[in-house]
Amino acid sequence: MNIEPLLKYMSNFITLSKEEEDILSSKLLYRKYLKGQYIVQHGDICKYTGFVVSGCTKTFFMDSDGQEHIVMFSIEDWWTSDIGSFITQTPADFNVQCLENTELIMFSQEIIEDLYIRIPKLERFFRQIVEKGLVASQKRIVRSFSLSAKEQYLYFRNEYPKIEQRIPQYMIASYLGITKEFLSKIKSQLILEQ
Amino acid sequence: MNIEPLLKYMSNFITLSKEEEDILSSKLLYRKYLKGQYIVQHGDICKYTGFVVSGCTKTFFMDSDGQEHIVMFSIEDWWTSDIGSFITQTPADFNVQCLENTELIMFSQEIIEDLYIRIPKLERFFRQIVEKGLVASQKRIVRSFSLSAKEQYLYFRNEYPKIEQRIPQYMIASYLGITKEFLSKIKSQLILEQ
DNA sequence: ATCATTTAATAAACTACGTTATTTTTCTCA
DNA sequence: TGAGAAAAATAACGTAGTTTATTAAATGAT
Repeated sequence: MNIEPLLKYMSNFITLSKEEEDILSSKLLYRKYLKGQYIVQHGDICKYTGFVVSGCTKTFFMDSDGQEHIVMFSIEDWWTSDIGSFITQTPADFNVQCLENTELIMFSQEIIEDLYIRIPKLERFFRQIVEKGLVASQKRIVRSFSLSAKEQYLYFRNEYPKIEQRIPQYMIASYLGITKEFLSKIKSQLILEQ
Repeated sequence: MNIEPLLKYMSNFITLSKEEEDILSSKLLYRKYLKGQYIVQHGDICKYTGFVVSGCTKTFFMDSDGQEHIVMFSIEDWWTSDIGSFITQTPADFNVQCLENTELIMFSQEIIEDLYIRIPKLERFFRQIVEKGLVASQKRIVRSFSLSAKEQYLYFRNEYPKIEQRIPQYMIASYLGITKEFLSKIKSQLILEQ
């Protein structure tokens, strides 16, 4: 169980003593998933939130027409879960599935509440993480308001070059909220332009 | 200065002692704004986050074509600010303007940091508030992915009937991400349907 | 290497929503 | 209460993105 990546990540936000690190480490779960496996399934109550040590996941939902919509990809140093379900302990709207073999460090809901008491600094840590998430989510809404599909694709490509290479194009189209056919058209336009 | 509405709201999340309430109350700012006044202006660093005691605000930005896009309305018992700017202390993307005369209880960025130390429970309170905000923001993204303009309007009307009555229709169109002409068309369709 | 399956490209017809322009209704405040 | 301004309705035309169908390329198991 290698929790170093998490501790390093956390050190950007708070400073933990050796004892605190030990308490934390004793409470965490380390899990490996294979490509294709589900971490969360729609309708379940999401008991864990995971920090990605390696691999890649997609978070998605099915609309009423049976169409899949990807709301987020998670790679190394990101979080993965249905955060809404995790926070409120209500059935998940989303599925989380591994796009590669994936290793996660997992916080369970029960344990996190206990950890907040034993290590109050964690409350601060998670507040800051959630703040970052909220800001990112708002910026995504702004983009969907003000950018064309082509502009959104260029933004994505620029912002997450590493993700683009690891993921099939039709999933990127789904993340952008457009059809794979139209993304294909955008790409051929971009090639003509330069 | 009437901070009762805030204390009542907070009691849904945490329990404060009388002394804690007094500390809090001594650190808050109470401000009244007139209809039309700006609380935050694009480019400013947002020093305050406000709890709405009465009135109504819109949070919006201008896109590169000079078009206004409303990202949120805030009424009684909601928060109003450019939360991204407030959290990161970077220039605001958004403007916040009063649509009615509005009374706010305001937390300044400096004071909130100090309050987290003096009243650690506040860290929990704001974590929970931000969590709620994140969940709501994600759900909005899901809606924009999976619902047509008409469906989004029906959702809005159903979810925020009080807001719809207080706000001109063209602003609701802006919030929904469609033109006022198209919202008008949707409404006349809905009338024909029943 | 080879065949099967998945993914990507292309293109024509279609639709949800935008644009522009005009008219009608509602608000505001003297 | 009435005139001017703001907001809403309506309608013709335009466009970004979808649908459906077909073909081509890439990937992966044997």
